[in-house]
Amino acid sequence: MEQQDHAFLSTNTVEDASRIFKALADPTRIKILYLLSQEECSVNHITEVLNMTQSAVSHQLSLLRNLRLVKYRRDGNTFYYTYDDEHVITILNQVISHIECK
Amino acid sequence: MEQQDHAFLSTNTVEDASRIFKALADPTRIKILYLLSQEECSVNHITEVLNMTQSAVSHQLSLLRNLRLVKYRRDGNTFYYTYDDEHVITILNQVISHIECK
DNA sequence: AATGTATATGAGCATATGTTCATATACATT
DNA sequence: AATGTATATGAACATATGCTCATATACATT
Repeated sequence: MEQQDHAFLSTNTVEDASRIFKALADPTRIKILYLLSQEECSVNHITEVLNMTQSAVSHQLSLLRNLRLVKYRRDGNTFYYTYDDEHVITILNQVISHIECK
Repeated sequence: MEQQDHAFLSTNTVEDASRIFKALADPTRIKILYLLSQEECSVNHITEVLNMTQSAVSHQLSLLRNLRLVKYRRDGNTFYYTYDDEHVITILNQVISHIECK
């Protein structure tokens, strides 16, 4: 095929895809999203389960929030997070299944 | 759920998943893999279609080779690359479809 | 009002990443 | 053998990333 004959991806599409994969590329964020795929979690709960500092978890949640991959509700001082992008959770689970069945 | 009640991902699983998503997280590699999902390509062809330097393309192919996501055959001076992980191509196409149908 | 609790956020730092530039390698052609 | 062509690779550099530390914010409790 010549350059002009290609079914090109638009720059926007490539960048959007890159953003999604970047979000899933970090072990901490994989663990957070996997947790949230199972249940709604408070920040504190995530911090304890992943055995990380509150700050590190909070920074990652902030990033996932900006990408609209998670959302939260507030109850007093506690913030409960849930996932907010079904498709991204599906992709994550597909890759995990693929890896585990090898 | 308490910490001990969780269906945990093993460290290896998380790291393997992270590696796959990292591979897909860069716009250049997305474009290369998308090209290869359509046809076998020489390095030179990829370089021209993506309008990048030969060195940059070659470095990215090296990375994809190390992850066994692509393979190549040699014909004289020309190296023809093809993808080598059907599942990763499927994931890439799913994400692209998801983005484009929004 | 003062203190405590849960979370968010900014700065700083070490490491990872992607490109360029220069050069090496391997085969083809003359 | 000498030159040309296609690709690979190492070093260097700028930028991105993920964490820690310190601190801010907002609500709860006393």
